[in-house]
Amino acid sequence: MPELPEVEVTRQSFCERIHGARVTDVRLGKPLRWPLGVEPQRLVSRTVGEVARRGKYLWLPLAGPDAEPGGLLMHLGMSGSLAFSPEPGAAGSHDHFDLVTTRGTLRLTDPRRFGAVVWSDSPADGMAAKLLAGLGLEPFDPAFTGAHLHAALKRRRVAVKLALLSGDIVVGAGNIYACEALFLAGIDPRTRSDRISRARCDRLADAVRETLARALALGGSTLRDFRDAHGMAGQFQLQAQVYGRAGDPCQACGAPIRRVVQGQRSTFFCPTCQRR
DNA sequence: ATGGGTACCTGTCTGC
DNA sequence: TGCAGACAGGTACCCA
Repeated sequence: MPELPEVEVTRQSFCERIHGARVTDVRLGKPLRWPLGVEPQRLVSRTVGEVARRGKYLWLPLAGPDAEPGGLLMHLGMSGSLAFSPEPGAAGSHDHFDLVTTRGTLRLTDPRRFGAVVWSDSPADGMAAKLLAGLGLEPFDPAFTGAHLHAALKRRRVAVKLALLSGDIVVGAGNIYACEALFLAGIDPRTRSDRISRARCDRLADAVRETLARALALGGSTLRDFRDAHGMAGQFQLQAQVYGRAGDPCQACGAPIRRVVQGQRSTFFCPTCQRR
C-alpha cells in the first residue's frame, strides 16, 4: 500500500500527539515479517520521542527511564496502516501490534503481514541498521539531482522503472509514483537506465520530487483502504495520470494508456507521450 | 556486482 | 452461488 507520501502523511498525523507519551503496555497479534526482537515488557515505561522517517520506514524512538537508547523500526509493507487513538477498541484479526501509551494506542493493522515492527538500540544498530543500509537518497535531499540520478543510472542496465523501484538510488517512489513520475518526465518505463541522457535525468529527478510532493500535499493515495493515523483517506489517486488507467485515453494526447509487466509488477504508461 | 526470480500472506475482483 | 485464477501500494533473499 504505502509509498513515501502515505508513510510521511501517517508520520505527520500522529508524531506530535504521541511525542512524550509513556508506554504502558504492548500487545502482539500474529507474527509480522520479523520477530519484534525484544521482550514486549521491556518497552513498558519507555518514553516516545520524535518519530522520524527514512524511505518508507518509520523510526519511533523509545528512551528508557534513565535515557537508555532504543526504538522501533516500523514498515507498513503492502497492506499496513497505523492508527493512533485514545480508545482503539478490541483488536481485530488484522491488528498485529498495539503500543499502548499514556496518550493513546498506536495500532498496526496489516492484513497481508508484509509489514514489520523491529526493536533496535538505535537506527545505526542491529536489525534496523541492516534494513536501512543501502537505501538511496531521500527524494527531497538537495543531493538528489539530475547529475546524481544520471551517474547512478549509468551504472545499471535494467529498465528505468525497475531502477527507480529498487530503492538504492532514490527512496520513496513505489509502483504508483514511479509510473506517474516517468509519465511526467515523458520517459518510457522500459528504457534501459544507462541510455537516458543527462537532460532527461534532470527532468526525471524533478518529476520524482514533484510527483511525491503533490501526493504528499493531497494526503497520499487511497486505492482501497489507506488511511492516515486519524482515519483520513488520501486524494492523489484521483489525479493519477496513468496508474491503474489501462485502456483509458491519455489526458495529454488521447492515446490509450498501456499496461505491461516489469519485474512481476504492473507498469502503466502512455505509448505516445513517453519515449525511449 | 548485477539481474532475475521467488517468497512471504490475505483480500478482492473477474470470468466461467 | 461457487470456484479458480489474477492481481494488489514492498522488499529480503537466493541463485545464475
